[in-house]
Amino acid sequence: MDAFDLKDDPYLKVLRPLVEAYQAIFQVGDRHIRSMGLTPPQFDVIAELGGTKGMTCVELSHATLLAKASLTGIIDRLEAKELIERQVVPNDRRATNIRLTRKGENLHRKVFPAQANLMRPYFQQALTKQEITALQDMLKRLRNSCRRETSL
Amino acid sequence: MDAFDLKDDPYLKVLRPLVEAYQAIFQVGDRHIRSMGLTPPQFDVIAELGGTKGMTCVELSHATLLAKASLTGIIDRLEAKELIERQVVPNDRRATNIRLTRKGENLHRKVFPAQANLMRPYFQQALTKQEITALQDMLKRLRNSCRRETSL
DNA sequence: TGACAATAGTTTAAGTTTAAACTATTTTTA
DNA sequence: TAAAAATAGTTTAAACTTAAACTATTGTCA
Repeated sequence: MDAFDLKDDPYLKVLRPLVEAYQAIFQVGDRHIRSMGLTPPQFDVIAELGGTKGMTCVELSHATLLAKASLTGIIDRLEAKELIERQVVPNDRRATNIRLTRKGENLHRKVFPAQANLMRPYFQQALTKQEITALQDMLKRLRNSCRRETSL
Repeated sequence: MDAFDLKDDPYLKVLRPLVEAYQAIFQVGDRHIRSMGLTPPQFDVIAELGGTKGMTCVELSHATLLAKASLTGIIDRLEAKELIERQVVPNDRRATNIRLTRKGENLHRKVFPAQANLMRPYFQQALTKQEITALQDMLKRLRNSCRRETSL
Protein backbone atom coordinates (compact mmCIF):
# COMPACT_ATOMS: atom_id res chain seq x y z
CA MET A 1 0.00 0.00 0.00
CA ASP A 2 1.65 3.25 -1.00
CA ALA A 3 1.65 6.57 0.76
CA PHE A 4 -1.03 8.09 -1.41
CA ASP A 5 -3.61 5.40 -0.74
CA LEU A 6 -3.04 5.59 2.96
CA LYS A 7 -4.95 8.81 3.34
CA ASP A 8 -8.02 6.92 2.13
CA ASP A 9 -7.60 4.02 4.50
CA PRO A 10 -11.12 3.38 5.83
CA TYR A 11 -9.83 2.91 9.35
CA LEU A 12 -7.63 5.96 9.48
CA LYS A 13 -10.22 8.18 7.85
CA VAL A 14 -12.00 8.33 11.18
CA LEU A 15 -9.15 10.37 12.61
CA ARG A 16 -10.11 13.67 11.01
CA PRO A 17 -13.75 13.56 12.14
CA LEU A 18 -12.50 12.60 15.57
CA VAL A 19 -10.21 15.61 15.81
CA GLU A 20 -12.81 17.93 14.30
CA ALA A 21 -15.53 16.79 16.69
CA TYR A 22 -13.15 17.02 19.61
CA GLN A 23 -12.10 20.56 18.74
CA ALA A 24 -15.67 21.69 18.01
CA ILE A 25 -17.07 20.26 21.24
CA PHE A 26 -14.54 21.94 23.46
CA GLN A 27 -14.75 25.19 21.56
CA VAL A 28 -18.43 25.44 22.48
CA GLY A 29 -17.69 25.64 26.16
CA ASP A 30 -14.54 27.69 25.86
CA ARG A 31 -16.05 31.14 25.70
CA HIS A 32 -18.23 30.52 28.71
CA ILE A 33 -15.34 29.12 30.72
CA ARG A 34 -13.05 32.00 29.84
CA SER A 35 -15.76 34.52 30.62
CA MET A 36 -15.59 33.19 34.19
CA GLY A 37 -11.88 33.96 34.29
CA LEU A 38 -10.92 30.30 34.00
CA THR A 39 -9.00 28.31 31.43
CA PRO A 40 -10.40 24.94 30.33
CA PRO A 41 -8.00 22.89 32.46
CA GLN A 42 -8.71 25.15 35.43
CA PHE A 43 -12.41 24.54 34.91
CA ASP A 44 -11.82 20.79 34.86
CA VAL A 45 -10.08 20.97 38.21
CA ILE A 46 -12.87 23.05 39.76
CA ALA A 47 -15.46 20.69 38.28
CA GLU A 48 -13.83 17.60 39.75
CA LEU A 49 -13.21 19.09 43.16
CA GLY A 50 -16.80 20.28 43.50
CA GLY A 51 -18.79 18.32 46.05
CA THR A 52 -15.73 16.52 47.44
CA LYS A 53 -13.56 17.03 50.49
CA GLY A 54 -10.61 17.37 48.17
CA MET A 55 -8.15 14.90 46.74
CA THR A 56 -4.46 14.42 46.10
CA CYS A 57 -2.71 15.48 42.91
CA VAL A 58 -2.57 11.92 41.68
CA GLU A 59 -6.29 11.46 42.23
CA LEU A 60 -6.99 14.78 40.60
CA SER A 61 -4.80 13.82 37.68
CA HIS A 62 -6.83 10.68 37.18
CA ALA A 63 -10.13 12.51 37.55
CA THR A 64 -9.30 15.32 35.14
CA LEU A 65 -7.10 13.41 32.68
CA LEU A 66 -4.49 16.13 33.12
CA ALA A 67 -0.85 15.14 33.55
CA LYS A 68 0.54 15.31 37.05
CA ALA A 69 3.21 17.73 35.87
CA SER A 70 0.60 20.03 34.35
CA LEU A 71 -1.37 20.11 37.56
CA THR A 72 1.38 21.82 39.54
CA GLY A 73 1.04 25.04 37.56
CA ILE A 74 -2.74 24.85 37.24
CA ILE A 75 -3.09 24.39 40.97
CA ASP A 76 -0.63 27.23 41.59
CA ARG A 77 -2.78 29.61 39.56
CA LEU A 78 -6.05 28.49 41.11
CA GLU A 79 -4.48 28.88 44.52
CA ALA A 80 -3.35 32.40 43.62
CA LYS A 81 -6.99 33.16 42.77
CA GLU A 82 -7.94 31.74 46.17
CA LEU A 83 -10.27 29.20 44.58
CA ILE A 84 -8.50 26.16 46.00
CA GLU A 85 -6.07 25.43 48.80
CA ARG A 86 -3.36 22.89 49.48
CA GLN A 87 -3.63 21.02 52.75
CA VAL A 88 -1.26 18.73 54.59
CA VAL A 89 -2.23 15.07 54.54
CA PRO A 90 -1.78 13.33 57.91
CA ASN A 91 0.32 10.14 57.79
CA ASP A 92 1.85 10.89 54.40
CA ARG A 93 4.12 13.87 54.13
CA ARG A 94 4.57 13.34 50.39
CA ALA A 95 0.93 13.93 49.57
CA THR A 96 -1.10 17.13 49.39
CA ASN A 97 -4.84 17.45 49.68
CA ILE A 98 -6.27 19.89 47.16
CA ARG A 99 -9.71 21.29 47.95
CA LEU A 100 -12.00 24.13 47.01
CA THR A 101 -12.09 27.17 49.24
CA ARG A 102 -15.45 28.71 50.07
CA LYS A 103 -14.91 31.04 47.15
CA GLY A 104 -14.10 28.07 44.93
CA GLU A 105 -17.25 26.25 46.03
CA ASN A 106 -19.34 29.25 45.17
CA LEU A 107 -17.78 29.47 41.74
CA HIS A 108 -18.33 25.75 41.21
CA ARG A 109 -22.01 26.00 42.09
CA LYS A 110 -22.36 28.80 39.59
CA VAL A 111 -20.21 27.67 36.68
CA PHE A 112 -20.58 23.90 36.60
CA PRO A 113 -24.34 23.57 36.02
CA ALA A 114 -24.21 26.45 33.57
CA GLN A 115 -21.52 24.71 31.60
CA ALA A 116 -23.42 21.42 31.57
CA ASN A 117 -26.60 23.15 30.46
CA LEU A 118 -24.70 24.94 27.74
CA MET A 119 -23.17 21.77 26.34
CA ARG A 120 -26.09 19.35 26.60
CA PRO A 121 -28.21 20.69 23.72
CA TYR A 122 -25.38 20.24 21.23
CA PHE A 123 -25.30 16.55 22.04
CA GLN A 124 -29.06 16.17 22.13
CA GLN A 125 -29.35 17.85 18.79
CA ALA A 126 -26.81 15.56 17.15
CA LEU A 127 -27.50 12.14 18.64
CA THR A 128 -30.27 10.03 20.12
CA LYS A 129 -29.81 8.44 23.51
CA GLN A 130 -29.22 5.12 21.79
CA GLU A 131 -26.57 6.61 19.60
CA ILE A 132 -24.84 8.23 22.55
CA THR A 133 -24.62 4.82 24.15
CA ALA A 134 -23.25 3.25 21.01
CA LEU A 135 -20.74 6.07 20.59
CA GLN A 136 -19.61 5.70 24.17
CA ASP A 137 -19.15 1.98 23.72
CA MET A 138 -17.09 2.36 20.57
CA LEU A 139 -14.88 5.02 22.10
CA LYS A 140 -14.20 2.80 25.09
CA ARG A 141 -13.22 -0.09 22.85
CA LEU A 142 -10.94 2.18 20.89
CA ARG A 143 -9.37 3.43 24.09
CA ASN A 144 -8.84 -0.10 25.39
CA SER A 145 -7.38 -1.24 22.12
CA CYS A 146 -4.88 1.61 22.12
CA ARG A 147 -3.97 1.17 25.76
CA ARG A 148 -3.00 -2.46 25.37
CA GLU A 149 0.73 -1.98 25.38
CA THR A 150 1.49 -5.29 23.69
CA SER A 151 1.07 -3.89 20.24
CA LEU A 152 -0.16 -5.59 17.09
CA MET B 1 -30.97 19.43 38.07
CA ASP B 2 -28.31 19.99 40.68
CA ALA B 3 -24.58 19.92 40.33
CA PHE B 4 -24.17 16.41 41.63
CA ASP B 5 -26.54 14.81 39.17
CA LEU B 6 -24.88 16.55 36.28
CA LYS B 7 -21.89 14.26 36.29
CA ASP B 8 -24.28 11.41 35.50
CA ASP B 9 -26.00 13.21 32.65
CA PRO B 10 -26.27 10.57 29.91
CA TYR B 11 -25.26 13.06 27.26
CA LEU B 12 -22.29 14.51 29.03
CA LYS B 13 -21.02 11.12 30.16
CA VAL B 14 -19.70 10.60 26.65
CA LEU B 15 -17.10 13.32 27.25
CA ARG B 16 -14.75 11.22 29.33
CA PRO B 17 -14.61 8.28 26.92
CA LEU B 18 -14.09 10.79 24.14
CA VAL B 19 -11.10 12.37 25.85
CA GLU B 20 -9.70 9.01 26.92
CA ALA B 21 -9.99 7.56 23.43
CA TYR B 22 -8.50 10.70 21.93
CA GLN B 23 -5.52 10.64 24.28
CA ALA B 24 -4.97 6.90 23.92
CA ILE B 25 -5.10 6.99 20.13
CA PHE B 26 -2.55 9.74 19.78
CA GLN B 27 -0.31 8.24 22.42
CA VAL B 28 0.07 5.12 20.29
CA GLY B 29 1.75 7.02 17.50
CA ASP B 30 3.70 9.40 19.68
CA ARG B 31 6.71 7.28 20.42
CA HIS B 32 7.21 6.40 16.78
CA ILE B 33 6.86 10.02 15.72
CA ARG B 34 9.31 11.24 18.34
CA SER B 35 11.78 8.52 17.47
CA MET B 36 11.95 10.13 14.03
CA GLY B 37 12.90 13.43 15.65
CA LEU B 38 9.47 14.95 15.03
CA THR B 39 6.75 16.25 17.32
CA PRO B 40 3.15 15.26 16.56
CA PRO B 41 2.22 18.60 14.97
CA GLN B 42 5.42 18.51 12.93
CA PHE B 43 4.46 15.04 11.73
CA ASP B 44 1.03 16.32 10.72
CA VAL B 45 2.61 19.01 8.57
CA ILE B 46 4.97 16.55 6.88
CA ALA B 47 2.07 14.14 6.34
CA GLU B 48 -0.11 16.75 4.65
CA LEU B 49 2.66 18.18 2.48
CA GLY B 50 3.67 14.74 1.22
CA GLY B 51 2.78 14.17 -2.42
CA THR B 52 1.81 17.81 -3.02
CA LYS B 53 3.59 20.73 -4.63
CA GLY B 54 3.17 22.59 -1.39
CA MET B 55 0.48 24.87 -0.04
CA THR B 56 0.01 28.16 1.78
CA CYS B 57 -0.18 28.48 5.55
CA VAL B 58 -3.93 28.91 5.44
CA GLU B 59 -4.35 25.76 3.36
CA LEU B 60 -1.97 23.89 5.62
CA SER B 61 -3.88 25.12 8.64
CA HIS B 62 -7.08 23.70 7.20
CA ALA B 63 -5.43 20.44 6.23
CA THR B 64 -3.75 19.83 9.57
CA LEU B 65 -6.36 21.40 11.88
CA LEU B 66 -3.54 23.40 13.44
CA ALA B 67 -4.05 27.09 14.15
CA LYS B 68 -2.43 29.51 11.75
CA ALA B 69 -0.54 31.09 14.62
CA SER B 70 0.84 27.73 15.71
CA LEU B 71 2.06 26.96 12.23
CA THR B 72 4.55 29.82 12.19
CA GLY B 73 6.70 28.19 14.86
CA ILE B 74 6.19 24.65 13.61
CA ILE B 75 7.23 25.68 10.11
CA ASP B 76 10.22 27.58 11.52
CA ARG B 77 11.48 24.44 13.23
CA LEU B 78 10.89 22.18 10.24
CA GLU B 79 12.67 24.70 8.06
CA ALA B 80 15.61 24.72 10.48
CA LYS B 81 15.77 20.95 10.06
CA GLU B 82 15.74 21.49 6.29
CA LEU B 83 12.65 19.32 5.88
CA ILE B 84 10.51 22.05 4.31
CA GLU B 85 11.09 25.36 2.60
CA ARG B 86 9.15 28.59 2.20
CA GLN B 87 8.70 29.82 -1.35
CA VAL B 88 7.44 33.07 -2.79
CA VAL B 89 3.99 32.90 -4.36
CA PRO B 90 3.73 34.79 -7.65
CA ASN B 91 0.86 37.29 -7.85
CA ASP B 92 0.32 37.45 -4.10
CA ARG B 93 3.07 38.85 -1.97
CA ARG B 94 1.14 38.13 1.22
CA ALA B 95 1.19 34.38 0.74
CA THR B 96 3.96 31.81 1.20
CA ASN B 97 4.17 28.40 -0.38
CA ILE B 98 5.35 25.74 2.04
CA ARG B 99 6.74 22.58 0.52
CA LEU B 100 8.86 19.57 1.38
CA THR B 101 12.52 19.62 0.48
CA ARG B 102 14.08 16.51 -1.04
CA LYS B 103 15.10 15.55 2.49
CA GLY B 104 11.54 16.14 3.68
CA GLU B 105 10.11 13.98 0.92
CA ASN B 106 12.43 11.16 1.85
CA LEU B 107 11.37 11.41 5.46
CA HIS B 108 7.72 11.46 4.44
CA ARG B 109 8.09 8.33 2.35
CA LYS B 110 9.65 6.61 5.31
CA VAL B 111 7.60 7.83 8.23
CA PHE B 112 4.08 8.22 6.87
CA PRO B 113 3.35 4.63 5.78
CA ALA B 114 5.04 3.33 8.92
CA GLN B 115 2.80 5.50 11.05
CA ALA B 116 -0.33 4.40 9.21
CA ASN B 117 0.65 0.74 9.52
CA LEU B 118 1.33 1.22 13.20
CA MET B 119 -2.05 2.80 13.90
CA ARG B 120 -4.35 0.67 11.73
CA PRO B 121 -4.35 -2.53 13.83
CA TYR B 122 -5.59 -0.68 16.90
CA PHE B 123 -8.65 0.41 14.97
CA GLN B 124 -9.18 -2.94 13.29
CA GLN B 125 -8.97 -4.67 16.62
CA ALA B 126 -11.58 -2.43 18.23
CA LEU B 127 -14.17 -1.86 15.52
CA THR B 128 -15.68 -3.47 12.47
CA LYS B 129 -15.79 -1.58 9.19
CA GLN B 130 -19.48 -0.95 9.76
CA GLU B 131 -18.82 0.43 13.19
CA ILE B 132 -16.08 2.69 11.87
CA THR B 133 -18.57 4.13 9.43
CA ALA B 134 -21.17 4.64 12.13
CA LEU B 135 -18.60 6.24 14.41
CA GLN B 136 -17.48 8.56 11.67
CA ASP B 137 -21.06 9.57 10.96
CA MET B 138 -21.82 10.33 14.60
CA LEU B 139 -18.64 12.33 15.04
CA LYS B 140 -19.48 14.42 12.01
CA ARG B 141 -22.96 15.15 13.32
CA LEU B 142 -21.51 16.12 16.68
CA ARG B 143 -19.02 18.40 14.97
CA ASN B 144 -21.72 20.03 12.86
CA SER B 145 -23.98 20.49 15.84
CA CYS B 146 -21.22 22.22 17.79
CA ARG B 147 -20.12 24.37 14.88
CA ARG B 148 -23.56 25.88 14.37
CA GLU B 149 -22.89 29.22 15.99
CA THR B 150 -26.54 30.01 16.59
CA SER B 151 -26.61 28.22 19.90
CA LEU B 152 -29.51 26.42 21.57
C1' DT C 1 17.05 -3.02 60.13
C1' DG C 2 18.90 -1.33 55.97
C1' DA C 3 19.19 -1.18 51.15
C1' DC C 4 16.21 -0.64 47.35
C1' DA C 5 12.16 0.23 44.98
C1' DA C 6 7.91 2.85 44.65
C1' DT C 7 5.26 6.96 45.20
C1' DA C 8 3.90 12.18 45.52
C1' DG C 9 4.75 16.27 43.93
C1' DT C 10 7.82 19.64 41.67
C1' DT C 11 10.93 21.40 38.25
C1' DT C 12 13.02 21.95 33.75
C1' DA C 13 13.30 22.81 28.85
C1' DA C 14 11.37 22.73 24.42
C1' DG C 15 7.38 22.97 21.94
C1' DT C 16 2.44 23.95 21.28
C1' DT C 17 -1.94 26.48 22.01
C1' DT C 18 -4.93 30.48 22.34
C1' DA C 19 -6.63 35.04 21.71
C1' DA C 20 -5.39 39.28 20.36
C1' DA C 21 -2.92 42.60 18.04
C1' DC C 22 -0.01 43.78 14.24
C1' DT C 23 2.23 44.35 9.30
C1' DA C 24 1.87 43.95 4.66
C1' DT C 25 -0.71 43.23 0.87
C1' DT C 26 -4.80 42.48 -1.89
C1' DT C 27 -9.82 43.13 -2.71
C1' DT C 28 -14.05 45.50 -2.36
C1' DT C 29 -16.91 49.22 -2.60
C1' DA C 30 -18.64 53.76 -2.37
C1' DT D 1 -9.72 55.87 -7.66
C1' DA D 2 -9.50 56.51 -2.68
C1' DA D 3 -11.05 54.63 1.51
C1' DA D 4 -12.52 50.68 3.86
C1' DA D 5 -12.60 45.82 4.48
C1' DA D 6 -10.56 41.42 3.97
C1' DT D 7 -6.68 38.31 3.83
C1' DA D 8 -1.82 36.09 4.73
C1' DG D 9 1.39 35.50 7.81
C1' DT D 10 3.79 36.89 12.07
C1' DT D 11 4.26 38.27 16.82
C1' DT D 12 3.13 38.55 21.66
C1' DA D 13 2.05 36.95 26.27
C1' DA D 14 0.12 33.69 29.25
C1' DA D 15 -0.97 29.09 29.91
C1' DC D 16 -0.58 24.28 28.92
C1' DT D 17 1.76 19.83 27.46
C1' DT D 18 5.34 16.41 27.36
C1' DA D 19 9.20 13.70 28.73
C1' DA D 20 12.65 13.50 31.81
C1' DA D 21 14.99 14.32 35.86
C1' DC D 22 14.75 15.51 40.61
C1' DT D 23 13.52 15.76 45.96
C1' DA D 24 11.33 13.95 49.68
C1' DT D 25 9.02 10.45 51.73
C1' DT D 26 7.09 5.86 52.34
C1' DG D 27 6.89 0.87 51.42
C1' DT D 28 9.10 -3.64 50.62
C1' DC D 29 11.82 -7.38 51.59
C1' DA D 30 16.04 -9.86 52.16
